[in-house]
Amino acid sequence: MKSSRITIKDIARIAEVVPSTVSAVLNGKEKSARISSALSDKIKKIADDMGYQPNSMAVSLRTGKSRIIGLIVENISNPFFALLAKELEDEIYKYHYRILYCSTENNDEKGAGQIKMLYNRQADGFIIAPSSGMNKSIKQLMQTKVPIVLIDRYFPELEVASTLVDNYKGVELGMKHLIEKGYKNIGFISVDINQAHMTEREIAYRNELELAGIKPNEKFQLKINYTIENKKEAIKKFLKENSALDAVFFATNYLCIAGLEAIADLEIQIPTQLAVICFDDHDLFHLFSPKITAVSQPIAEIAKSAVKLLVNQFDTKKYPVRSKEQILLAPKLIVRASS
Amino acid sequence: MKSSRITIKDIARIAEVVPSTVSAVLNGKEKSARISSALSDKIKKIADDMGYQPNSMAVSLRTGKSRIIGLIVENISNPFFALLAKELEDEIYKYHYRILYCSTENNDEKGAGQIKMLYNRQADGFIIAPSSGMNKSIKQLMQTKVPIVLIDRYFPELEVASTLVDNYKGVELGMKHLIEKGYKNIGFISVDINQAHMTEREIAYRNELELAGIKPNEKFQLKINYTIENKKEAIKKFLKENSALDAVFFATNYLCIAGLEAIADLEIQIPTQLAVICFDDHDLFHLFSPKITAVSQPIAEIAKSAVKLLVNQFDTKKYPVRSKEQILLAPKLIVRASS
DNA sequence: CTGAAAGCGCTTACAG
DNA sequence: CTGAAAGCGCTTACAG
Repeated sequence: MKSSRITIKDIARIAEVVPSTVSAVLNGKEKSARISSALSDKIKKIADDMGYQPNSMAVSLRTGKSRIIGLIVENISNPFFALLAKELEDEIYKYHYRILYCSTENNDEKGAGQIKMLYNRQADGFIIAPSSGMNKSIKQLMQTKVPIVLIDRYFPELEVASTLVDNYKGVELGMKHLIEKGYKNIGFISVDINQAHMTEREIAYRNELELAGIKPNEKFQLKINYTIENKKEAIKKFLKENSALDAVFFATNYLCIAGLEAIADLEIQIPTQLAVICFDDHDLFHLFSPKITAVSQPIAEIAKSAVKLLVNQFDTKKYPVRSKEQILLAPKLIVRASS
Repeated sequence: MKSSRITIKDIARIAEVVPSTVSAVLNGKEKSARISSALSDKIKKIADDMGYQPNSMAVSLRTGKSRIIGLIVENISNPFFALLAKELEDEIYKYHYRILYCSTENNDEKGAGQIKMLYNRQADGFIIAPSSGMNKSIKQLMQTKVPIVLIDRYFPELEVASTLVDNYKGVELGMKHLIEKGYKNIGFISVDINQAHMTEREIAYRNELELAGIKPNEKFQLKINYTIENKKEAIKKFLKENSALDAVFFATNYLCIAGLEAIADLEIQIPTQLAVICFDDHDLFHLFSPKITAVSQPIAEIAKSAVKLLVNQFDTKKYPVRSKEQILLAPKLIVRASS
């Protein structure tokens, strides 16, 4: 790596050919450009010796492809998204793409700005876990024909590819488990948004209660706003007011974290005094909270199928053709021995 | 956002001016280009109405600046790096930069390739938590004069800016705590690499033992290779062979995770049968393992100071001037009530 | 087989 | 005050 960059012009000068010949050789087009293998080898050797590295910006400008994928998630530090980011990195690398990530923090305007930014940067594709109001900005983005895959969350009204975990099924598994175990007063703590992945979980909760012949009690449900500072206190208040609860279902992982803190503060014993189930959990939960039951999302599978859905759109001969395929992966119920 | 992109040419045509005028206006150079405010307003309005978005690739090619920062870490899904990634995202955004991340998995060649890739992509700066053998590729990178900041790990022989946590201090704090509490047979489990951040922790362990008048016992130290598949089994074996241990110090978080699994398997009680201290921990550890003592790294501060060291190098009038500044942050010992 | 030229979308001297 | 031109580093028709 030299201080001043080597360009194909430099190589061309030394090899005494014209830059386009260098370009053809370095792009493996010797055959179609019918360049002698002697010359081709000479050029390759010079490029190698000089430590030539192509300028991706120039390539992108010329070809219109950046080989960058925009990843937009709620928060990259959330273990679920962090694990997903790693799996996506590995998976997308196989296709020679790289990821530029953004955290929306569930802020629709922030997300819209990030879409715009990534589009300006000529992102070749988008993988988005959208916040609840991003349907508008995603709809706009769809008009550009750029490949998009939604993950984790989706909008039923948008015809766009998505990889989801069966949210309904996940809560159903968890609820059936609790009910089988004889729990009757089951609370449900979810995020206060009107977004399909969350409402599906809520509907499953209510349906499963009714299937078990238990009338849902409005008081046993708590919806917490993402932006609320002190989630722990909200949950503490809820638990105190509903001492009849014998089990609680957290619809997402960060609420469960806050909830476990609240439970610790209140010195409630898990699972003897209160059974706990958490959706959206991950390895660390399994390790550190052997007493809570988990609805686990198959993160590696999510990444694999999201990338597949994305590159399918690249491959299409009649590119760009929007894929509308939806992949629904099965969640897994993880019951620890002690619960 | 339209399907076909709007360029300054389009705007120029409609405004009946030449593209350079549009460029000047849109870059806030009306003053120096002495363009009438009437014309300037007209151009701005047209750009707005047409939804003009500049092509970052073209800007980058022309200006030589990509506004991309390359982030290279061991593993983006490691909670320490995931939290760092979020803090860096927020911090660097203030300067209108974006992050392209890469996980080395402690593989030097992989890391070298990632440096090369990011350099090709014209990254304006690098934030790197290097693996042990990356000193060569970083030395090469330094020759290009591109701003670099090392985080978490460094190479004493390289004159490059870095933000570190005082590793020695961290282990010292933990060891003094254990010794005060009366523990005598303290084990130390670290990563089998010859890298400053790790060796400093190890030296602190041995020094603190000696300071306390305890002769270090070679058998009480375990070094585990990063690539080893089954770290849990290695730790189980170590713990079984050293039943005399009354405390164990994990030099890094993923070893502690494996260790806690091993400890659970062996049905050893923390802290009554074995006290546990973990370096490099994070919020989740605090939450789920109230019984282990933590040496905690100030992640937000690390991000802030790394970004500061980086942008300082951008700001330099005599750019590029390599900063050699090293910031050493203090770790914190977190002792939970129950330990 | 090989080379000259155009152009991707910008910005930046420079000319008038 | 405003416009014409060059050029960032590539790739891609096209001409011979």
